[in-house]
Amino acid sequence: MICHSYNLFFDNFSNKTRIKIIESLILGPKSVTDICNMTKEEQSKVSHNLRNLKECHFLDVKKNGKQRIYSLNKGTVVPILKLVEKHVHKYCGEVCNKK
Amino acid sequence: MICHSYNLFFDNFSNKTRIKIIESLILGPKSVTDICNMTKEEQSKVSHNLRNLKECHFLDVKKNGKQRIYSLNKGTVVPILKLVEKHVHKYCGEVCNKK
DNA sequence: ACCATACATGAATTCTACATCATATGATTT
DNA sequence: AAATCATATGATGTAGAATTCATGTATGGT
Repeated sequence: MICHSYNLFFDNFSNKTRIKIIESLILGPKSVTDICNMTKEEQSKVSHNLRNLKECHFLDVKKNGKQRIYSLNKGTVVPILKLVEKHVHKYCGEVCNKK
Repeated sequence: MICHSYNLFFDNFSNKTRIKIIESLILGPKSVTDICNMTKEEQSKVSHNLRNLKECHFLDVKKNGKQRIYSLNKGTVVPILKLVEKHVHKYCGEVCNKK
C-alpha cells in the first residue's frame, strides 16, 4: 500500500535548483555561501530551497559561527538517485540533453 | 555527477494522481477503464497522466482490441518507492496524514 | 556601539503543471 | 457504414510552486 503523501518527498527531487543543491553536497558538507557559489544560484533562492530539503530530512544543518553548514542525508538520497540513474541508462539513452 | 534532467523522472512521483495510478498497477496490468475505476479518477485525467509515466518508461503498454493494457515497470518503480517508504518511517513519523 | 557578513523570512510576482472540457482517433459491433 | 466503446489529444484557465525583491535576525569584528 502506497502512502499518498509520498509526493511531498519526491517534490524535492523534481526541481532543478534542488537537484543542483543536492549535487553540490554530495562531495561533502557546505555553507550556504559555498552552495551558492557552486550552483551559481542566488542566496535567497538557495535558502528557500534548502528549507524544503531540510523539512523532509534530506538535509541536516549545524551552526558554525555565522555560517550554517548543510550536509546531505546520504543514506536516503544517494540510493534513490542511483536507482533513477540506473533507470535512465537502461531505458532512456541520452535524455539528459532535454530541456 | 548528477544529471540535471533527473527532475523529469521524479516529476512522475510528485503527483497524487500518478501515485494512485502506480498503486493501482502494482497488483497487475490493467486497462485504462480499470485504472479509472480503481482510482476514481476521470478518463481524460488518467490518460494524460499515463502518458507522462510512459514517456519515462515507468509504464509499458500493450494493445488488446480497443483496450490498452498498462503495466508497471516494477524493476525500477517498486525499489524507488520502497526507499522513500523506509525514509518516511525512519525520519518522518506519521507525515502521511498531511494535506 | 557600529558595521559587515552570513543566512533566513515574508510578500509580491511570475511561472508551470494540472485538471478540465471539448473533440479526435481507432477498434468493434450491428 | 453507422453507432458505440475505449482511449488519446489539444486548448485553456487556474491553483500552487518557484523566483525575486526587500527586509529581518544573528554573529563576529573593529
